[in-house]
Amino acid sequence: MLSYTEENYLKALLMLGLQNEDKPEVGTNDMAAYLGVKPATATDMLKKLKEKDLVTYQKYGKILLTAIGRKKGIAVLRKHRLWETFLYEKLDFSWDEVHEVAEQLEHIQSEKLVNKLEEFLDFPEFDPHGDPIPKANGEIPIVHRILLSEMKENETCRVVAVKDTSALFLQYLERLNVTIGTKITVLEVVDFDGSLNVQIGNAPVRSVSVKFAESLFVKK
Amino acid sequence: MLSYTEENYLKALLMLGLQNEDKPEVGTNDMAAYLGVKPATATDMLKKLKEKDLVTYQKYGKILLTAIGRKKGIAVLRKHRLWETFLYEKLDFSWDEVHEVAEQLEHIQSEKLVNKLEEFLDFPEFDPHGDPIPKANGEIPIVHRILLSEMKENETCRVVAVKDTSALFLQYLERLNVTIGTKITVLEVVDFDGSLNVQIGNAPVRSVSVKFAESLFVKK
DNA sequence: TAAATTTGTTAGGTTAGTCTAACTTTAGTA
DNA sequence: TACTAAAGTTAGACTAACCTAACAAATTTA
Ligand SMILES: [Mn+2]
Ligand SMILES: [Mn+2]
Ligand SMILES: [Mn+2]
Ligand SMILES: [Mn+2]
Repeated sequence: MLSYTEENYLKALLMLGLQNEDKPEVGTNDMAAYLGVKPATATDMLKKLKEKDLVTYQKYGKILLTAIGRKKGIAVLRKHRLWETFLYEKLDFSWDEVHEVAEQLEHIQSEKLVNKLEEFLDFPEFDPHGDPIPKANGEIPIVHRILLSEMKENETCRVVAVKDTSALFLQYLERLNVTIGTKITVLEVVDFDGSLNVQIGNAPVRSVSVKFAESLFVKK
Repeated sequence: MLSYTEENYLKALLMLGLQNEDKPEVGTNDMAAYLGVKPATATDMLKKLKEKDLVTYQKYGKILLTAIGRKKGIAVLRKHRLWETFLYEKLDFSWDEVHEVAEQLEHIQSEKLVNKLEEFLDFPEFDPHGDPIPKANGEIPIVHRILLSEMKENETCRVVAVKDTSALFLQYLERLNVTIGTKITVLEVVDFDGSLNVQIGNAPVRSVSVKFAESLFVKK
């Protein structure tokens, strides 16, 4: 049985690994930063996780989840995203509110609960932020998506997910009427600062920053 | 902010207090037994709860929740019973399965969640075991009910709640087709051992033990 | 390649929650 | 009332998860 804390470390390792595509190795500092603890604390926990065969690593080396560690991490992520979907779909939470509560709910221990929940939600494929929900067998659907910042001039795309899930960004998106599925056309990429002139839905053309464009996942 | 553990102690104190009707005082040993810890541990925690003004007590004296402590305890109980109802009503859990999971869910921290959940469930008054669900304002509806063992010969009643919520008892009730609302007629009280000859619904007359009769709440 | 910077580890300490064993107080019984 | 049994407390110890400060290794950069 894993503790609440151990689960958080495994999920963190998984998430950080998923970010860097082909290189799922992660460093102590990244991990600590992600979890809001000090590097020393992360090192301690790493030793414990290694002892339990949940990660492989050696002093000053990179960290890699073992098959078991990865499986456990995925189970937590699955619960996280299912709960987010529940809160959003059934309890009228807004997409910037779900994360904090799901962060707690993801640790509830009950196979039956998570599977019944999934059924109750009608086997959703994506969470409110557009991220794929891992299946009961541990499979994470691969979604082909790119950042808005990677789009070229005169290309059109649809928003499929948010990379930054901070309340600040999500609330800003709401103000701009951007949700999953919104159509965006890139009219111009400004050389000076990389900002984009875009048309969002049918709204008047406007400019968005690089930071903005690097926080949205889209699909052509 | 209360820890998971502190919440469990407050709920335990509340529950034990509610059991003894007019005397809501509780002893260290009862508390420890209820929570599955040693008396020494309960004493330690008591000091902390006193420090935080959640209980009043002095060495070797009885324990009493303060107004604040009681309120916090009720909030946990409210969440517990709402979650049990959710699991039972929406996710098809059986009434002997809900408790264990609710024991974890009751600690999720989110005012909004509990109130939205209540709304989603259509403001239920009772949990799957027939126990009243505290209101958002902290009020616990008082339900007038007696034990089946207190019934006299030739009286008829309906089951309104279970006192013993162990899986063993609940599964036994299912086998006998007893649920909340089932009609029971006491035909005879056997002097020898206090057992009752009862008719449950339309089933053939059968005998139930004192232990059984003391585990069911009914209403005439 | 040597110095400077970044990254990661170790040592030692804290707090919450638990335990056992020994002790003290209170309550019940003779 | 005195004695015994039950109830409750204290002392000392342990583990998990965290920290700070000092140090060591690896990487970058000049
Ligand atoms: Mn978490
Ligand atoms: Mn999400
Ligand atoms: Mn609990
Ligand atoms: Mn219940």
